[in-house]
Amino acid sequence: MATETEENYIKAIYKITEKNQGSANTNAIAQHLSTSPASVTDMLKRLSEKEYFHYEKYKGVYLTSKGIKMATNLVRKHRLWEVFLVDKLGFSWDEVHDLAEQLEHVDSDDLIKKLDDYLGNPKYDPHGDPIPNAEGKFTIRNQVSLQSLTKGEKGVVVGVREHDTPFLQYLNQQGISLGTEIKVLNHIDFDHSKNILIDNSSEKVLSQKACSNLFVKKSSS
Amino acid sequence: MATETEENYIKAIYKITEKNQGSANTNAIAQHLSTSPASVTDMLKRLSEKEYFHYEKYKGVYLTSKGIKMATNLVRKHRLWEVFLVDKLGFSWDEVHDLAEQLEHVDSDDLIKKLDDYLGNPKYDPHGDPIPNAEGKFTIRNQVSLQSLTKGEKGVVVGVREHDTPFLQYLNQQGISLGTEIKVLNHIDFDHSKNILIDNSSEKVLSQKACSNLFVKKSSS
DNA sequence: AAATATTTTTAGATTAGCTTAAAAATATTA
DNA sequence: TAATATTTTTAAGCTAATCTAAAAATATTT
Repeated sequence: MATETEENYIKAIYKITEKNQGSANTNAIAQHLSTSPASVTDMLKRLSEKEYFHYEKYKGVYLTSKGIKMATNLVRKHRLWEVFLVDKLGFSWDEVHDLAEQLEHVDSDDLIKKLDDYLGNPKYDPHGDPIPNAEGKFTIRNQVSLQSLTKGEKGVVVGVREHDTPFLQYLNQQGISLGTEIKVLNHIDFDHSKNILIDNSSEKVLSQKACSNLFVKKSSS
Repeated sequence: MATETEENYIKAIYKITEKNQGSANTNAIAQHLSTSPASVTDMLKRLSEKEYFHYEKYKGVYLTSKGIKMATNLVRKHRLWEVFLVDKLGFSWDEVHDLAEQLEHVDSDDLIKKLDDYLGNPKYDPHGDPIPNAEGKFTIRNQVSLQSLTKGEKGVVVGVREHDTPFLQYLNQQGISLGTEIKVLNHIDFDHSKNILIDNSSEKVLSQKACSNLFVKKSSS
């Protein structure tokens, strides 16, 4: 069994390589884990012997299939716990990350299987992120950034790109959550903000940044 | 925040002092935690500075109120998670101990509060052990060992003294669980075993050892 | 290509928690 | 009480994970 620290390294490498065309460098890992680059080098040397990833000095690392399997399993556990916390315990979507970060390290395949069934085998977590299945496969979905919708077009919110707490809380305030229907009333060229209609009732203005962080499923307009 | 190891030491000391008139010695702690007496001495020296217990060389330790608070909170968390695993996820009472042992270290008062509410503020865990409230208070119950029932007397199973897996699985086989009604048909003097009637339907023989490990609430016979 | 900046690694130390072996203290028995 | 047994502590050392400071390698700029 891997230690919690080891699991966190693998997950960090996975997250970074997701964005970074397949490889993660020392500094990025250090930043992601709030530790020093020296510690990371140290850890990479020791961990690479366990075959979770390939490591070449000064060249960064990339995960092996063993490492990917471990990482997706952690993602799976994290997201299932998030569903539990929101759907069953009544937490809000902006409160669950740190808790899931702890819970994901609990080690029991049986537990995860039972939890998954109990939650109704959800395919997406409370932020709209896909939950990989036991084999590590993600369910892909038809989605676009809200930014790409033009005047008159409509969509249903299905996810958020970044899910830092302030952004989620801002969405709460605006009355936007998963399932919210958004119609683009107007696009302001000047600053790329948008005038939108939320659930056919209230008008709001969303900045370019907010729009680019919202994923929607286009619906017929 | 205390580390997981620290929490395990405090809990071990608590469990031992519960049986051992208020103090725990080095060997007992070592055995309880499957570690060496030398490690325990080492740890006691370091931990006693954090005021969880009083430690005097060669004299063993006893918990301070700060330590007792921490221990009962761990017991609370452990037992609430056990209720969750059995009531919600469908685990059997003989499968939940090790999992709860992991889950009890998850750190969040808010989580425990919400979990408690979600479970309906249970007062007892799946083994019939009382769940301390947030202030560390246990709900006491009228109970006696099955051993003390005499011929003709009846009782309802409300708990088990030891809950090692083999014993619980044995009870499963015998069709005995919390809530089972037991009537003593006969007491065999020779080996102190008992002839019992389970839920008014099936007759069984229970050894002295089994009887002494079962708690019942006496009912009118 | 040389100079500068950035990134990564090495070196040397620290802390928590553990180990074994030996020494010291306490408890038990003859 | 002396001898023996048990318990506890000390001593020395290990591993995982971290740190800072310095050195080495790589990347960027002039």
